[in-house]
Amino acid sequence: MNLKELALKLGLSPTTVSRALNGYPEVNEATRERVMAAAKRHNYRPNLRAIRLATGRAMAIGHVIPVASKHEVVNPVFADFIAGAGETYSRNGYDMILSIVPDEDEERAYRELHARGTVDGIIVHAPRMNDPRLPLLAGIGLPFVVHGRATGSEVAYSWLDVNNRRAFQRAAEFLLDLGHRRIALVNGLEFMDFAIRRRTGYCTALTARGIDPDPALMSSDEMTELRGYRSAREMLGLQAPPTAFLVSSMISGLGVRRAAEERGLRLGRDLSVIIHDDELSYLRNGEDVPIYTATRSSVREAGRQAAEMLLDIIARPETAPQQRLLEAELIIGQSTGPVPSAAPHRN
Amino acid sequence: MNLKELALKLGLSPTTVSRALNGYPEVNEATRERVMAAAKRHNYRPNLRAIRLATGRAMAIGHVIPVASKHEVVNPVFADFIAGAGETYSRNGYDMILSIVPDEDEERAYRELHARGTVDGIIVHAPRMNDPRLPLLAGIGLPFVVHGRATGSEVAYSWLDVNNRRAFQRAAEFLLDLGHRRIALVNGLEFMDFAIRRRTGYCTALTARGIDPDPALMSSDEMTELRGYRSAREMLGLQAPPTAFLVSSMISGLGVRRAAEERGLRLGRDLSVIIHDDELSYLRNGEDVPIYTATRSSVREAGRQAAEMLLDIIARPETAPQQRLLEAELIIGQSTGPVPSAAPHRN
DNA sequence: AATCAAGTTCAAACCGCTTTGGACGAAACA
DNA sequence: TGTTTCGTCCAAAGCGGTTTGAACTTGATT
Repeated sequence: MNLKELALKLGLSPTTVSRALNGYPEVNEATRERVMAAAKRHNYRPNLRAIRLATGRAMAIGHVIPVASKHEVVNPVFADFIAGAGETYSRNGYDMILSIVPDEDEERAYRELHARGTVDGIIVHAPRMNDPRLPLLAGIGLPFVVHGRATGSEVAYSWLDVNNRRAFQRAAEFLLDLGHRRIALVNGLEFMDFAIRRRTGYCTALTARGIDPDPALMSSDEMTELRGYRSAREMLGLQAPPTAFLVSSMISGLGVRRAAEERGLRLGRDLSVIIHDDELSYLRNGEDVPIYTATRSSVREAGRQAAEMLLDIIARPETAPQQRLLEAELIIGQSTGPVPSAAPHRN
Repeated sequence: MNLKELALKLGLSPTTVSRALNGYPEVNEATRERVMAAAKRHNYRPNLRAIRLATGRAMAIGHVIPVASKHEVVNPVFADFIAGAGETYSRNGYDMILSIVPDEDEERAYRELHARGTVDGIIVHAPRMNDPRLPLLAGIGLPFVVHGRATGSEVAYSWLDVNNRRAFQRAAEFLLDLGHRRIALVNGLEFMDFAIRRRTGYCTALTARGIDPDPALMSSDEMTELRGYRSAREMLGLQAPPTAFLVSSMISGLGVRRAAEERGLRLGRDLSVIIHDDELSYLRNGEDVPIYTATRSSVREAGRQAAEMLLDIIARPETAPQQRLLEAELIIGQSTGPVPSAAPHRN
């Protein structure tokens, strides 16, 4: 059942039927209702392919997910971010198209997506410092919103980010207030923008209390359980081990806990750990009582909001770039406590 | 730069240019090369929207991800499965479109996708027993491949699955061989097909050794860290606690470990744990030495193969449904060991 | 009664490709 | 020499919608 057939059945022209269904004013209310009813009755669904060609709009948003050939980790926050964004798209009649492309083809992927008219806009994931994708996208004129920011970019662009610096600064201060002095940072890869900001926040807090950040207590690696474990094990083996950890993800945090428990250290008593909690749906940080003390910010909500921002930009292309900075909450769980005194009560 | 303009520049008709680029035989090799060269030089990219309308093919595959309103967990294996499938699509010029839809709208989503011509085929995720989606899809005539199987479905359909029953049977036998008699099962939600099969395998192995499966040692819940922890804690608190666990996912397994360590039990010595390892990229089960003994099967590889199967079905619609059963390996890690004797060397 | 404006409706062009059904010339065949 | 057969190429008709420009009523205005 297509438009022409429907029009024929109604004794109207395709023009009028199209207008009736799309809510144009120049059509009699009586006929509009007649058309609507017939459309419903015959279960008419306009062909999206035709609409796309006729209007020149793709009614689709692209998410390009680079998969590094070397360290081929699929960022686990994608799943939840995308779930959030997807809700927004569905509600607005947009499709979400996902491009999985090998790292080195990413630029070509963006160009293709635009040239072939597959998408109306793009969400840029996992921005790096001086990310080359931003000038590229600005250059080809494809609307985009960055999830995160890209330090060093000279062009203005739209982004939505968590205040990573502030979150980690507050978390470090919280640990300092508990008396910790040797605080380790188990960070993500530091060519990623968010990781840089977190380190900055961490360093700022330490420095403000007159503590020099110790390179031996800072690691930067993929945020997997295994890497978290390795980093923590190594640091706990130092002659002067840290009494607290600041960890960039829940998953790394699980690894840190494994390393701690391997040494017989109990979290919250012998060792304090604060993680960043993206509120991934399959990694809830406890239900009533949080397992970990954490800086918390829902990546799913970020997905929803980023998608809304992008759709708004597409609808009103002339407006200035938009920015939104989400604050992470600091939630207190069972994994932190005052620094253990140098085992006085054991003597 | 579109086809007409390119044709004009070449002094050819659009017909010939189109044919030259698409490899049709009725075009002189010399002119074909001329066309190819010009296309490259002018950086011509055929408009996908037009191709789609003209050919009636969407050049896109849909993945519908139901998001339950109640327990809104985004299955973490999606990310890796989709990464695998996406590679296949890219290589074949297909787009992947993701629909995030609330549980109750799933049927409508499928119908819409088909009626509006958004996709050429669908991958069905997370099949349940007697899954109503299979007859639905078969009915509307949209090609599909199921990731998993749906016990109880009377129609023939294409699927790709891991031999879950066999994997868990072997894992249980392995534990039995180590002398374990009280083996617990921490399973996924048992309206999911894979969970049913895993339980069957587990029960089969026990029964074959004359052991009656004990309902107190079987739990079925979402596969999150927290649920794994809860289940394990409860079971370890029984008057006759299990000496081994069979766990349906790595994430639940992390929870089980937490519960074990909370009781001071060391994995592989005091308590044996076998997990199922989907080889999620951010949850590597160790690098050289596996942390957990596990039944292992790459969900990413499953994604690749399922996508290939679907594209093949779309290309040759007349052929019979295809099936592929992947075997999981049983890999031996550090989390299993012989059943501890009833603490004889402590007396 | 002639003119005008508003309210409805429609025919036809268009989006950018694919594909059908020739057209045309050259080579092969009778 | 006339007829086939290839080998190449093209005009035009789709695909299924949207959108422009015009036409036709009807009632109000002069």
